[in-house]
Amino acid sequence: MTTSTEPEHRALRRDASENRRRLIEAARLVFAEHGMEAGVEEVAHRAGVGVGTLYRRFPTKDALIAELVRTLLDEVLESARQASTVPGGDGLEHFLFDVGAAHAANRGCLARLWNDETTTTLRQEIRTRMATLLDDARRHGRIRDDATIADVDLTFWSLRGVLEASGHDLPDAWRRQVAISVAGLRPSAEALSQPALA
Amino acid sequence: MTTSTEPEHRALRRDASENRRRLIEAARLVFAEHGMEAGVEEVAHRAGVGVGTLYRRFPTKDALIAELVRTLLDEVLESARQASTVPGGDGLEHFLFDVGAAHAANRGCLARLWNDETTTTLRQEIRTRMATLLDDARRHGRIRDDATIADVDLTFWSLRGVLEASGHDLPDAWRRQVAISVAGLRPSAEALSQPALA
DNA sequence: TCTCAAGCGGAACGTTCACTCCGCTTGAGA
DNA sequence: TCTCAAGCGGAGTGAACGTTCCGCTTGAGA
Repeated sequence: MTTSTEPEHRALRRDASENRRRLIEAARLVFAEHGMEAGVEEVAHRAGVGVGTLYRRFPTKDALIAELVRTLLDEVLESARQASTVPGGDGLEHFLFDVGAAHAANRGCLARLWNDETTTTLRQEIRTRMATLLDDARRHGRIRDDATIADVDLTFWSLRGVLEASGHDLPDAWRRQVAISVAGLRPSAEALSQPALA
Repeated sequence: MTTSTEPEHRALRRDASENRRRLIEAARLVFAEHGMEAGVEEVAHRAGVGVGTLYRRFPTKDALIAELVRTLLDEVLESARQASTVPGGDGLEHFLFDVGAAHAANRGCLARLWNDETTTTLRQEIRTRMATLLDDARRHGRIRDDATIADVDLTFWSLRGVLEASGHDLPDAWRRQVAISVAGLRPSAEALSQPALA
């Protein structure tokens, strides 16, 4: 499921690969807490290593963030796969809540999620599966006819805003947001005053 | 409506106050285009002045951003006032679309909107009026009974995410987002799987 | 056990960027 | 018109931060 960024010329020494794992986890926590403007020194310190070690594994701070993005997108893709086994056209709803949970645990790198150049094919695969989930929901009458994949994008983007603004005070705010979006996209909801996006 | 940051010990010279106006407008445009990480030099250049002039009017870059925030909050408050004259319990919906438009024109400073320390009383007044709009909508059966002011916050926050992610390609994405949120909060929408926030 | 490629820490470096300083300019009151 | 407080531009300053470098350490294969 996880594709490593590291070329596989040679396996890492045991301590080195453990440090790599720690660095990624530390980056996830530090960026979630202080945003991506947190310094690399804090990430290294939280991982219990020096900055030199960080830079031995990741050529730039950007590459470290890209690894976080890749990990999150992997999770999203896996959620999409699992959602496609949900019966009754409810896969999309399950998917959106799963994505919300994944976003909440990785709120530090959300700003990079949808314009990262190194994960285009991964994102493409996610979109394909999203389209399938959307079709399934529509066929079962669980979502309005004019809903498009752009509305799923909107839900993702709105999640980012809610997660970055609500902070640690309201850890469940994103759930309510997803629930409102889902309710607004049901066929039973009133007609939308704004047309679907291209 | 607009409260100046400048102490009124002495009126500004005509050219100086014109430059001040230009600086604010330039900051709005530059930050909307490149985000708040854009340099002060670019703001000054766009305004047609040097950085020294910028710093004569605003003690720090932060103070300049705070001025943008204040301006936007002033707009929001004015929208809330106008919305309270809308009949039939539809003031809240009007308000949300107005706020969306104001956010769209000021997307550069949205990250600061809700944790700026210098505008607490202004925000408090907005919240009071939001509560009134919410009550009115509820009395007219235009919004679900369990909706709270926290749901209005969610709509604001989601707007930020949509505006920062959709960029200039999809200038109307925020309208669709507001429409979905409104539809999800109608009494006719299905019951929400997630309870209202505290 | 021995060897050494690989790994490590953290001081030092270079760049970026917010902010200051100062000599020149100018609007406006007398 | 004259004066000068106020305003102006932009080179210069200092701090923060991403990145590099190098001498020391260590896991693992022989």
